Amino acid sequence: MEKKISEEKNERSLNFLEEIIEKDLRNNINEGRVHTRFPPEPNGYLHIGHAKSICLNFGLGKKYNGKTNLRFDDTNPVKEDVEYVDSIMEDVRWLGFDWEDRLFYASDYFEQLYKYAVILIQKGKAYVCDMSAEEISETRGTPSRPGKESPYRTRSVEENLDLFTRMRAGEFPDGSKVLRAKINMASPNMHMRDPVLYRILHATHHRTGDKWCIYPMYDFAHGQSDSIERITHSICTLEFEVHRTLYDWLIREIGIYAPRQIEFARLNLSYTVMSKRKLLELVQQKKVNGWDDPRMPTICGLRRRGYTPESIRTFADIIGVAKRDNVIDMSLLEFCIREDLNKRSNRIMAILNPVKVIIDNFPEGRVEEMEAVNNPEDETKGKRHVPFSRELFIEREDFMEEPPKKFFRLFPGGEVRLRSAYILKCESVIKDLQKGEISEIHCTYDPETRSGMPQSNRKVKGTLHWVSVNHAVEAEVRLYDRLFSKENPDDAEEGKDFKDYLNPDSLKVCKGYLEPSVKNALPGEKFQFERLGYFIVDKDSTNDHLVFNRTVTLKDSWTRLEKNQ
RNA sequence: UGUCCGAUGGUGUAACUGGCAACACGACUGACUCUGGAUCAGUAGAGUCCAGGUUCGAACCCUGGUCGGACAACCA
Repeated sequence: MEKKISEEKNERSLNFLEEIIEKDLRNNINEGRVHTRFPPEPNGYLHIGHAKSICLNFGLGKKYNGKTNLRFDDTNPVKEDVEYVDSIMEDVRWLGFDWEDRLFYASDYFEQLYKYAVILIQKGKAYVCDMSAEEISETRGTPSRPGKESPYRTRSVEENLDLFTRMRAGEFPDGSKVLRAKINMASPNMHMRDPVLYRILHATHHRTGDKWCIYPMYDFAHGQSDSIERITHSICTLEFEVHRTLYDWLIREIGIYAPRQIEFARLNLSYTVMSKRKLLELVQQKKVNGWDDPRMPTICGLRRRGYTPESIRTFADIIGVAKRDNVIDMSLLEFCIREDLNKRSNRIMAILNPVKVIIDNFPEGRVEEMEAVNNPEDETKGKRHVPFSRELFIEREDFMEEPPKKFFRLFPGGEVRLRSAYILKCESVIKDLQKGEISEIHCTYDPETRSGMPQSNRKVKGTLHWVSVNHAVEAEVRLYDRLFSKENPDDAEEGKDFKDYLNPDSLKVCKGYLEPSVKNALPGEKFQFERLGYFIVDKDSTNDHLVFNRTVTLKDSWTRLEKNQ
């Protein structure tokens, strides 16, 4: 009994969407049905903000034993493309969600939508307007000043019907006429000031081809599409809150099923931008290398960066949902991927900034195979062999001639553990006077301290990773960091814009020396480079030119300590 | 000088719907460690935008402010 109580306490409390849904369920609003949808426009790539929405919609569907549709809101042929349709489906699937046989397109409903428009005209609730876009805009008024009624507002039902039919038939050029709802030009809600319902667009649609030359506006398609699909809960972002009045009006006037729209605050992430327009700008101006550049917050970018679907789902779960504006710390996303990869990725050793160590008392030409644990978090991942020889690379940062306090790494006279190998002592240093840097570190090793041997338990402060010089596999390593150096790049100073805050160090390419076990690693494979971070084999990688992307560094309490000193 | 929405540690989300503010990330200690990782233990940090009111009792309810956001595309 006590246990049950504590279990109940541990249960996560409901978010406001779940609360609304459960209330509707209790009141038997939709005969117990829960049906959601994810409705992207195929005009760009999905990003982490969409991932939040996808997880929300599909998650809710699953939680309440309901269904979730994938519907493309493809009402604007000039901006949309099958390229985006394909990438969106790939991304949703990759995230781990399944719309089963419920793949829909707003364009599937064009005929039905047209009939709805005719109903409105017949009821005297819509009219054909001949004003230009500029005139319509000028007469709309401002949020605090009412608009002016269109001179075409009083056309007869017959004339409107005739004109609308001819619009569809292609008798009029683009922009010459629109169909407008007849609501209220003085409404305090701008969206109720006779909004445009249909426009003439002689454009080829990616699905309907040239069948139509009039296309419904989003506002005339979205709500009705939800209605047609009998969506119970239309979950969308905050900016559509003001549109809800219009959707409700349309649905009431047409006389069809009314879904319930609920708005939530979109995701914002620190050190990046999330608007499609801005992401497109980065791509077009080649500030990044395409939509799937690993620095992009796009799903395909994150995938290429090495993020897992699980980590993104965890992230979506952990950030919660509410209606207030929010900026999530990038460090939370990083936490999610570290947590996931720590448990699942195998470890290897790689040196990214090498300095040579020569072990003077290790026989020349001798090679020992060291046994290394693949993943200390998961014994089932087994072990591998790593060749050890007289000449090794270690990281240049792991050696200091004059070490500060608490420096646990190598320094003259000091000892360190070489991971999965021997204890090493630094005897002397050879410097390249021209370059002013160390060229060789001469050491001795203690043969009794090989990992696993009785003497190997000797306490040494630090452990270094290493790679045998003669066995090292070279690779291109792309070190990624946050795309922007400003926490909120959108918040630009006078005369600047978000691009002025791009982090110049967001990508550094270096040559890495890796242990030979990764020689045949395939694109998509993930590893932890011990003490450095998590890395994924990039799609650019080939057999004779390995390429790795750094997903995220390991948590590093040393550089933090160093900074604070 | 419009309409709508929102306001809880640095960040995000909770608070069993009115019962002395919790969880996660982050930060900081320390233990442990053949990854300065992981793990474990712990600390600091908000008195809930402000002012009134209702109530035995308010983060939750009411009133009035303040601040922030959204809305004026033949975009979605």
